[in-house]
Amino acid sequence: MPELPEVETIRAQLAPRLVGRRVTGIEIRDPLLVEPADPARVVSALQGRRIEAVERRGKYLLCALDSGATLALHLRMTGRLHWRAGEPAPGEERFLRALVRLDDGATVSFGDQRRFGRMRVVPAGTDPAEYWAGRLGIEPLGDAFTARRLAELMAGRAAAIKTVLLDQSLIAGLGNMYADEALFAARVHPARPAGSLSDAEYRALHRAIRKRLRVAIAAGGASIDSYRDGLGQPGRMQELLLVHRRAGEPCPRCGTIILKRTLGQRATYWCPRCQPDPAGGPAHAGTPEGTRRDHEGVSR
DNA sequence: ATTTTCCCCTGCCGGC
DNA sequence: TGCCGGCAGGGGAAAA
Repeated sequence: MPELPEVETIRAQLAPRLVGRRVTGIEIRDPLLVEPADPARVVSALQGRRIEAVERRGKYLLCALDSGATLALHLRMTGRLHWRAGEPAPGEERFLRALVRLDDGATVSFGDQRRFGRMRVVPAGTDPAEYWAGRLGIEPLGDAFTARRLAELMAGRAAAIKTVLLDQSLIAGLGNMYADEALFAARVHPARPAGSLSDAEYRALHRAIRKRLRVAIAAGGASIDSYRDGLGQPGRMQELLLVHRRAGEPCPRCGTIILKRTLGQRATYWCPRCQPDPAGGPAHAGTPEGTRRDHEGVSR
């Protein structure tokens, strides 16, 4: 699923191809895609406009227009953006929701199998991310995100650290996959109360978050399910994942079998030896209950 | 104020 | 072969 590294990969590919181009046409094929539900408004806001910048905030992609307005997109679960030098071949895009045409003959398609993705036009003079999301947290790769800041954000929270890492109003851009990866790299059990880590653990987690995100960006994102980059190509990060979607496989660090459980409505993967649960009972292999159905370790 | 639960969507996959 | 339940998870709203 597109998280920060996947959106950043797409942004980096689209920016040089879109900036300076003018929109010559836009087709909204799925009214559900636009918010508020008024496709005509999106069309009129885009038609004839020149794209001045393509940026990212959290998991949002932001296209600044010469009108001062911004086209904001969120891919959610299965959204894809695909730039092509020309028109997509008939039938090439199976779940096409929208198509944008540019003045150099290129097109950008928005495909989305599950129709959770959204786009909206943010009026001039408004912070696009704030306008849409209400409040977005700190950029985990920005300079302002320090270990101390992370500790402050987590302070006093009793909810599981994994769940809190997914809260976009605190840190913007982490999703289920990279939360698992960062916690493993930092050797922190995902169910630990968010405010209960030691200073050393917050430092390790801070480092791990940035490291895993950077590795993922360098690898062009993770094509676990339907993710493709801005040119339709799969990423390589799925091969570099440490624990996520690897239940039943050996831990890359110690060889212990990786476990899976549901935490906060989300599948969660961890190594019971590298990430011991201080509060929770037997973190050893052979835990009597709750692990019986955790044997689907088929990925790749 | 924080935390938890439910819901939105649809393709895919394993089981029967 | 085909139907069916379960699963995937970002995010927002509602409930606790």
